[in-house]
Amino acid sequence: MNFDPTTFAAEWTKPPLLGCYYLTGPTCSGKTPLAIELAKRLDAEILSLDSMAVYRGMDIGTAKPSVAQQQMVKHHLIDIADPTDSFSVSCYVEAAHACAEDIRRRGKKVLVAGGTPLYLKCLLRGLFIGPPADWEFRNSINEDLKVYGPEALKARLAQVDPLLAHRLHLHDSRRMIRGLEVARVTGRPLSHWQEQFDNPAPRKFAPVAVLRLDRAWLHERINIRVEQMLAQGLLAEVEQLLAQYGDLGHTAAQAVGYREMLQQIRGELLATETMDKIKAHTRQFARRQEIWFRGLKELEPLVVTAESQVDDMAQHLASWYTEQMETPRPE
RNA sequence: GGCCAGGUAGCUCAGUUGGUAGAGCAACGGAUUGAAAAUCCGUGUGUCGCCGGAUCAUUCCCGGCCCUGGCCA
Repeated sequence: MNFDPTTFAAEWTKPPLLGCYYLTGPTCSGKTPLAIELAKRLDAEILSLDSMAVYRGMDIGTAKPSVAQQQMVKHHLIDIADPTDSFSVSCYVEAAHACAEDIRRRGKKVLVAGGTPLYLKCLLRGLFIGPPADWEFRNSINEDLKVYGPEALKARLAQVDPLLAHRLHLHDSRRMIRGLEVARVTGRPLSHWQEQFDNPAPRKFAPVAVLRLDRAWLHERINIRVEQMLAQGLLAEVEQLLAQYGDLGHTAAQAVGYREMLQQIRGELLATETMDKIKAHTRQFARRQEIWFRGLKELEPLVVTAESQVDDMAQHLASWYTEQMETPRPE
């Protein structure tokens, strides 16, 4: 490919998505109903921030907003891909920017709501839109890894991107391979491209609230929701997807709930074990989400308890967002 | 009631021929920029059922008790 370093940064870098309201929180924290109430008050449409709700047909396991909910407020970036497609952060970020522009053109506000932390960070801080995944290259490096071991992979990365090689753990082969991929195509180390995404945007351009729940209570909510998903027919949904698409793509197939159901169908998991596995993996996902949220200093926590009412929270947040956007802060 | 087997981490269990204990899973902490609901790294959180005895020393040996499962009445 032709690579021109002078235009590269401009073309392959997406700036932060500013001028939107943001709402996030761990899975099962009650984002969906709150976002709907908020959107009504803010005259906004909802831009879904969810790596799995993008897939058509994956409804129950992703706790996608219902048809009725989507009729109350217009939702975007839901059902935009087939489960056989391989979606990615950059697909998402590109789509989100285009979508936000479209919503604004129609005179509406944008409420970005959902719980995929990597996507959130890339909207808030900008994204290096690097070269697309080259699976042939990745597979060949993986073959080398099996033969020569992780030290050789790390040494190879260190030659083109010493900084990244130093940062990554010896066994973090995925990121090492991506580092090689980027350096190969762009001629510059991935660590070079990533430097510019560490700074939070000023809050008045992108106020973001994060729901915070007591962990034990969150676990109870997760257990209840997973039981409901199974009762609502998650297994039948997965069987339907298999009948329709043959198999799921590697991205969709790793969604919690779907992965375990696929294992059960293949006979790798006993039906009696499936529910507990889904619960555990959902808890672990929630923990990793909260670790991301702790690290993103621009997030404003909103504590949610069993007594919290959606209307009150929506009222409170709506005025908070407006206040943040209207009051310039000297920082 | 009698005879067996067992009671060790949140769960399933291993173990110490006596020197106060470990695996898997779970949990918790962290990393994270084209797979991210993924992937990678780190951490043992414990009256070894209870009471007594022998011993320099016991979770381990001895006695009693409690609990669980099985078999026999």
